[in-house]
Amino acid sequence: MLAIGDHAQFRRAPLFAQMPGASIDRLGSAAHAQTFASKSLLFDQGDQAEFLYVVLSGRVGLIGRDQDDHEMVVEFFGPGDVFIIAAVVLELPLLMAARVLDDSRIALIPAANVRDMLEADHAFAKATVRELSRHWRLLVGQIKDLKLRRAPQRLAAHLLSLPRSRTGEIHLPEERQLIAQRLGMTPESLSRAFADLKRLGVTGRGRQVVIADAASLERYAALDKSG
Amino acid sequence: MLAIGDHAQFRRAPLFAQMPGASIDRLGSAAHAQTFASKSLLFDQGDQAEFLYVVLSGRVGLIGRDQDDHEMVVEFFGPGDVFIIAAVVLELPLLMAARVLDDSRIALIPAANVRDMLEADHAFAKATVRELSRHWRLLVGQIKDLKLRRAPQRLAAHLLSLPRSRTGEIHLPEERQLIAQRLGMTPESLSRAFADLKRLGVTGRGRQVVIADAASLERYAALDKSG
DNA sequence: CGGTTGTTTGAGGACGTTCAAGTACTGTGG
DNA sequence: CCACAGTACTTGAACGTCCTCAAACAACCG
Repeated sequence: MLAIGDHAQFRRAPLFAQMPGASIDRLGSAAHAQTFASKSLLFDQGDQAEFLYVVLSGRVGLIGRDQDDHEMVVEFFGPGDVFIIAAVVLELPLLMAARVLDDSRIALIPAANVRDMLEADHAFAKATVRELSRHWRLLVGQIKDLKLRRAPQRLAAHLLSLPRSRTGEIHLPEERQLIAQRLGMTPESLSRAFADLKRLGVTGRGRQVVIADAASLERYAALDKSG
Repeated sequence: MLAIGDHAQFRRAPLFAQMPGASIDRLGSAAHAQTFASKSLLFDQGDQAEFLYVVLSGRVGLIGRDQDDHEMVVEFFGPGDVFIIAAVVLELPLLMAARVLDDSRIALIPAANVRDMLEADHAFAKATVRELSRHWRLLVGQIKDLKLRRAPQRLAAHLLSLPRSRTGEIHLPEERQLIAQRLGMTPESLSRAFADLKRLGVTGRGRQVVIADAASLERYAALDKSG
């Protein structure tokens, strides 16, 4: 069951943006919300997808692991984000594990209910198409990044993708080491990448970062007009 | 218009696998097929998505380009594959260009028809969800690859993903330099990666490759059980 | 054939990793 | 509120992987 406070967050998920309230509530009534401590594992690579997850508050990362337990972050999710639709739809084993990064409240919708909804509810199917499409583009962007940009450029692009105040202040939503994993580099390389960007006006420490000259950062990160 | 011979190929696309014939034909009647010469550009990065593309025969690659015209392949498509659904659905500029790699016959469905179908036809929406889900997993696999495996391991994994005869013979569907772009390395590095894999029983030249010992290749490529 | 394109090989160097140490933060209990 | 432990972050040195550049070689096509 979703608690009173959960409903508002649940309905706010972009996935549901263009869905009628009745459809959302039908999914919501099948869901139950739970609070997870930071660092807990929601599921592991290779597991069957039992639920569709909706982040109500906090932060979660999808992580891939190699045979020697090196972990890399594929993507971060925050409030309103829905994840592992693909595995739920296809009933296939999960390609990644999910780790809770901050104490988080998360709604779990049983996979069977999601698949039933998809069968029965055209609005939900359309919403899912849009959600998967948005995701597809994020992943493609990341692949282009990994193949075409070097480490400091990836960092620059990543910083520019975060919300910042008029004065250029950014609050990094994750620890630097996790950002390193997301960007496909080691924490040491990230540290050196930050050092590189100092000459382009990127300063700050810990999770606080200031971008003094966004224009020159953009020029530096430049992949192309459609990066 | 689709020519007589095109129809059979068109209907065979996995995207349409679980769709009623009437729905497929409705899309087909909006489509027109065209033959493209190898190396022609179907569209460019940054363009608006005007069509949904269905490969009837031949081969196409989606490519990302950086500011200095370095090109990398994000994914290959062959007969039955459908591409750039995401940009068509979201009406956003394309993140990549598409280059025809062999002389190819391709069906083009106007984007507006696709969006209309998505609105009106639940079966098509469901099929699109499945297609995007499959794609999503391919891209995630590639990201894990790029972040967790080194060049020769990526090649090993790629070779294992290709269809091979009982005797271990593989016909590479693309030139080696294109495979290099897909795997995120230079042609030189691919060549050296092939040289590395010789000790694991990978031989052959040009597009013909023989895998003598698939088991040891798998061990070498190993990411994890769910790679 | 001869030109063009694709692939391999070698040498050198850049980028990023690893390993190791040191510094700065964070949170907890006294 | 401070001391401390634990964790995160930075820095340095050495190394490895992969890239660049250059040239030779092989395959393909007209």
